Amino acid sequence: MATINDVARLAGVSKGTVSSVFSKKRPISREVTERVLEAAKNLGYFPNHVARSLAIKKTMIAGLKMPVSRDSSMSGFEVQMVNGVMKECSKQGYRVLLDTLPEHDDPTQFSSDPVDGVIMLNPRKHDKRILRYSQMDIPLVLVGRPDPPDESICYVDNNNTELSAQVGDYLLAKGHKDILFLNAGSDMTVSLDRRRGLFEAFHRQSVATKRIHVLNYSRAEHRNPTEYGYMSLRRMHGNVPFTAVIADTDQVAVGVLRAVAELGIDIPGQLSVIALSNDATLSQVITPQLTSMELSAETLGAEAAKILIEKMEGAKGVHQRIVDAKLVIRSSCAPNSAQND
Amino acid sequence: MATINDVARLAGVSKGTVSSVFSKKRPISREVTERVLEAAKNLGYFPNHVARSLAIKKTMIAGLKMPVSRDSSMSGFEVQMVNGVMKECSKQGYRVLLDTLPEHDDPTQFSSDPVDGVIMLNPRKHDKRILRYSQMDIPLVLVGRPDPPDESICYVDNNNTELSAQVGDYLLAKGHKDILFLNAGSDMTVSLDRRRGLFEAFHRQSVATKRIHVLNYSRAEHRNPTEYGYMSLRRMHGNVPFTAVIADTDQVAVGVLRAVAELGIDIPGQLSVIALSNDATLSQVITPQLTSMELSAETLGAEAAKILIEKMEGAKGVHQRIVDAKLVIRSSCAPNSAQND
DNA sequence: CTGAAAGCGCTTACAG
DNA sequence: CTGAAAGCGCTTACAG
Repeated sequence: MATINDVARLAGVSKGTVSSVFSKKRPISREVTERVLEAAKNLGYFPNHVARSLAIKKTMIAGLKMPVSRDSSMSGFEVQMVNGVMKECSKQGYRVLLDTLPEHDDPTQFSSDPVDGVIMLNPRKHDKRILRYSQMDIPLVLVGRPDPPDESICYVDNNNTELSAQVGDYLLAKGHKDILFLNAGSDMTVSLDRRRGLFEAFHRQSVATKRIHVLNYSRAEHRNPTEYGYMSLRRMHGNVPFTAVIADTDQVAVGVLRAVAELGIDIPGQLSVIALSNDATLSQVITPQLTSMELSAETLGAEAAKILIEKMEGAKGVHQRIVDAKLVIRSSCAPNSAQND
Repeated sequence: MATINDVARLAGVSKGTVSSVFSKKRPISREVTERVLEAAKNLGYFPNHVARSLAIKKTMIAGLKMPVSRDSSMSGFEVQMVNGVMKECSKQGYRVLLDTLPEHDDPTQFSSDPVDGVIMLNPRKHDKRILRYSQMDIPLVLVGRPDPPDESICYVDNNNTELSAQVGDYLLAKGHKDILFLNAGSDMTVSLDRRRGLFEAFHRQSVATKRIHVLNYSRAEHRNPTEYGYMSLRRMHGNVPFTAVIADTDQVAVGVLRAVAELGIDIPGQLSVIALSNDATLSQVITPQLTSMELSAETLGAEAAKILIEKMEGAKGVHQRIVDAKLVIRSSCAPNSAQND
């Protein structure tokens, strides 16, 4: 491809001048501008982004690190989150580098990315990458809280503990005390927070927490979230008493509903179901319509992007934003009619 | 951040040597390697991706150009497509630069991206970008066919004409001759191809094509695909005769189903519905389960990525891959019981 | 096995 | 308003 030198030569000017007509960073006379543009057009010249990035030390790209999931696809939550990030970045002129490459432990293989900053989804416990980014001086914001807690790190997260306490209160108010909780993977901070919140609600109302039966998603055991929901319900039904189930996501709820249909159990008559996450179309299309916690994944993504962009543009200080979840009541929960007090 | 020079100085070697221990492109003695690694660790050094890219003229990044959609989010089809691209790229060590930036017409603003090649979703008619990429010598593969046809361009696409002819045959075999076709936007090549296929099926069976009522999605008129389906059905019902509707996507079908429920119309008893695109969970969760054309969006994405990667790695020649759609019969279509022959 | 030097394609003070 | 030159942080023949 033609370079800035080719254009300069053809237009009979210096390459600094060519640079200036494209970047508009210093004024160039009309006639020279035209001569340069003409030459550029004839040569099919376009400025080289990489060279420019090296010179100005800025790429206008935000990295988005997705959790490694070689086999499975993006969850509804992830899709919404990505949408939020994309919209905000796009609005402010940034591009997004999507990344699900599994990470090498070999530090030799770890190269800095061509990004001005990164958003990291679902950091792991004691995530080594966090330190690396700070070493590299690359702005970082997490979606999900750092574990262990660290006040020096930017992140956005839901109010997971409160949110699940709220679900607990809602269910208790309807008379449900025996709960099957199909929680997220045990290695995720959300699953800890949500478990805690639910237990707290039971404590406050003096209901024995042992009546909550908690299961965890496991990549090894379950092919995908829907199967997790399906298998769990089939397996627990009859073995453990429960009048309500809390599903980690809509996808899990879909599996639950399928199992429940096969077993001839009526929802919400005989069993209440609630999902912690609200796929806009899915939860409305399911019969019965699913009562769920709106996590606002898109907002999480957009907020993360906003904070990151501020930092990439030089803002100092750490920002932590909590996005409140909201209970959306539809038709999958009803008062407990059983005699289990 | 520390650079290769800092490391070289601290380790007492040349920067070529440092480069070599990280790239492993030429052998370096054990002791020197260790000394360099130690120095790098102490300085928190990681190779600079941008500088490396400039030197080797390769970024290991594939660009993915999404259609501009400032307000709306990715459709189910797009999500699956992106998943396919991501998986294939990830497998082969490439990252993906997601891009929905609207394009400037000002050529001054158009800079080459830091990518080795690009996948472009839904190219427009006479898309100017296609020429630009060829000028820049950047490998390009389209998802969707170029319009006008161009045998020099790589692309992957569904067999759109045949696919909708197949749908036509299926519906005709069930006795449906009055069709409401909720087609894609009129500016998209798919919508032309699919319309043609449907008409061809009717021709072959000597059924008047004027019994097909075709509507087109329009960004200006409809807030989103679901509303398009909903509004169209409400508006056409009673005004135009039809015993079957073909919905462009599952999202559109969801809108149709909602309207139909409000109108008290039974599916498939009084109306058959079929969708051209198959969202794995959605179509199974909808009641009744949706008969649909599986477009294999993920396969389209993966194939596009494969072709692109071959080209980025120097393969010559143009590749065009057609991914066959497959009719998935569920429960939303039934024989026509009306007396309209 | 290692070093010195040119080069990748831009930007940006510094002079004029 | 324009040019000459140094610099961004790497890689890679070429020598030794």
